[in-house]
Amino acid sequence: MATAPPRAVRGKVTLKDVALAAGVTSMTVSNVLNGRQGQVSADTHARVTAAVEQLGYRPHAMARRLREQRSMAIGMLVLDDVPEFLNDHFTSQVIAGLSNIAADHGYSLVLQGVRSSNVESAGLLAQIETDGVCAILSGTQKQRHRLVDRLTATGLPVVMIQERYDDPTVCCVTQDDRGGASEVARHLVAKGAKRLFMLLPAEEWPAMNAREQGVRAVCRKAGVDLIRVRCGDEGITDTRAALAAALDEHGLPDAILGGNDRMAVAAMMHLIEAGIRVPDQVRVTGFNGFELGQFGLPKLTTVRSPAYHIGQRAGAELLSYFQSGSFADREIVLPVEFSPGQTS
Amino acid sequence: MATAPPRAVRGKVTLKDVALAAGVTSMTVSNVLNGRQGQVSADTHARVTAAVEQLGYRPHAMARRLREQRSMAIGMLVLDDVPEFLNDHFTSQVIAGLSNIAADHGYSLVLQGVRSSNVESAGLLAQIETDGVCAILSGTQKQRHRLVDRLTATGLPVVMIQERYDDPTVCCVTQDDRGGASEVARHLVAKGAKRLFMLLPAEEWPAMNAREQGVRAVCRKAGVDLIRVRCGDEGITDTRAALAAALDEHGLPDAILGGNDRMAVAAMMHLIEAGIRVPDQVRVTGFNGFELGQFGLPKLTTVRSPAYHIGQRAGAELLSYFQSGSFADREIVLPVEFSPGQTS
DNA sequence: CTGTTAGCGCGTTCAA
DNA sequence: TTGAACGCGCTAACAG
Repeated sequence: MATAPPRAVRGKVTLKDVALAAGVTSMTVSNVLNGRQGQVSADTHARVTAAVEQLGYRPHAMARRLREQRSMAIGMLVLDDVPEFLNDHFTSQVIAGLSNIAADHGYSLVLQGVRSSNVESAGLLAQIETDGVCAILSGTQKQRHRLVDRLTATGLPVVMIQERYDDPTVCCVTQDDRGGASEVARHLVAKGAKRLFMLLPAEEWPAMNAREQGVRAVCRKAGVDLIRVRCGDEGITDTRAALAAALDEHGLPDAILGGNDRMAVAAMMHLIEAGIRVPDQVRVTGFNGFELGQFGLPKLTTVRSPAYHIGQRAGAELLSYFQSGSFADREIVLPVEFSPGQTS
Repeated sequence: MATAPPRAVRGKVTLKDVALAAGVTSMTVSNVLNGRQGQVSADTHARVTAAVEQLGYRPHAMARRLREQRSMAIGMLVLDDVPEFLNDHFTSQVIAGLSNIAADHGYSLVLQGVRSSNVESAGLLAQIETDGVCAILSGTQKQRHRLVDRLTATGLPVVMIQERYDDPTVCCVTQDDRGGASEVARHLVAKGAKRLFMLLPAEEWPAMNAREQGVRAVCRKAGVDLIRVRCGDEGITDTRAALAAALDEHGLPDAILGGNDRMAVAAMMHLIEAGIRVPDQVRVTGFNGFELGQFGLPKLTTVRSPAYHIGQRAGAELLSYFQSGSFADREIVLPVEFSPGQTS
């Protein structure tokens, strides 16, 4: 309320302008703004900051970055063939975590969605505009590997989410899908389940494979029967159709494990509409529950993903690389949280 | 399969390097890469592109941007006090649309979440790093206006999402919340409803106000009784508590309009558990349905948001401003889609 | 058709 | 404690 509004003069204010207004050199202004050692006298300091305020000076990021030879930016690449590539809660959470960590350390986040047909023209790959890249990929293994190759070819440090890759400039951050799935399976076995369905998408996918392995290991050890049901695109329609077929062929299992919440909810809908009681006749569990599970009725037994934390960790690893030239850890597995509901 | 892998030499390759390898000047390389008028001979063109390929040259974005005096970047600012600022499907969709439009035109998207305590240190505000900014805000009106002021003070063109603001450098893109809400209300009135509850969050919020007005206008005209129920933070717990209190005080209405899907689903859960039949005894409707509605059982009557399209349009307006110095439209209202389900 | 010159805004290096 | 040159990588303008 005290001074006049520090309105930016239209058409950029440079260091030089500030220097002129303060009666010093641009170098002095730079020193003041960056809090350099060479102590500027309290007097000039005051004059400079006043001028900065009055002129509404904002440093020109491109100039500084060119000079410093660092972009002060992290790239986030999402490979997904559907244009709405932020539909996935997991992806969104990762990005939020990454973005916040970056901002906290003065880095910008450059977000880019990329379709497999698009890869060649992706700005993050075609130009030098970030100091490192974090990527989360979907699609076939071939498509994914093709992108990772393009990524590593840039020479930038790369962090892959929910994927494994063996390369010194690639860091892999995943959640403990296998462990979480095992825990779900053990929970069901402890409840006395002898025959399980596991709902899986048609497409092979590293994290999903890990979940399957976790379940399978427990089943083998416990002598429990495990039937895998391939549910096409994971959508409601495909899942219900696949489940119906499986029920026809194999009869009612003791429990159905959804490879993710979406398939689990679809299964629950199907069972309830078929007049099968959950969890009395069949238990149902999900995976990666975000808000979703809370809307299901009754509440879905699931495993909570540390997606936001994964994003944070990915960012931290990139920052560590920027400082020291190498990742603190090349393979990071974050724990998941088993969340019992009322469906199992 | 033909040539050696074009692997980037570690530690940047500049135009000069390419020029050297091709036996020309850096200027010629620049001309080739940017397809300039001054026709380079087919011969040199070939030599240059070969050198570019072989050395794995990637242009240095910062240098080009400094020279061109344009960031070739669009900023996306999300004001939200919760760190997981991408939890909201609406926001995510807007960002996806914006990001894709930007990429299609060679622009980068710089994403930044900002908390109200944080505003001063936000990179997008403190530096010149983008050519324009798109913002989506939550929180109190005071907080939101404070941010808009900071934004316009940068002198950059600004696009606000789901907000109104009167300033020639500000473009406002909203969806037709009022119209959508009216349609829902008319639908219920046509079904014979005489008494309505409308579920609203405690916090005032422009889009939510528009929905309320849309409903109110229809009710007034039709002589229908409308009772507003304030549901705190829109969460399940608050909503159920508020609804229970309202039912106690006013008895059963003919229909309950959720200000959004979340509150609607919470209401449905409450009714079903209380043994009230939906939609036989009470109809229920939502708003802004994304995937969510599909999981509810039975399917939720709601209004679909054109969020992705809003993002695209916001980007298009910024691009238009970059080209012509002004927005094509300063106030844009995108239509919503009424989506009847089985709950009303 | 190709090379030369100059400068975008900033920060490092040295000299005053 | 402060100032003057120089260059980061790139391109607009003009010269050859």
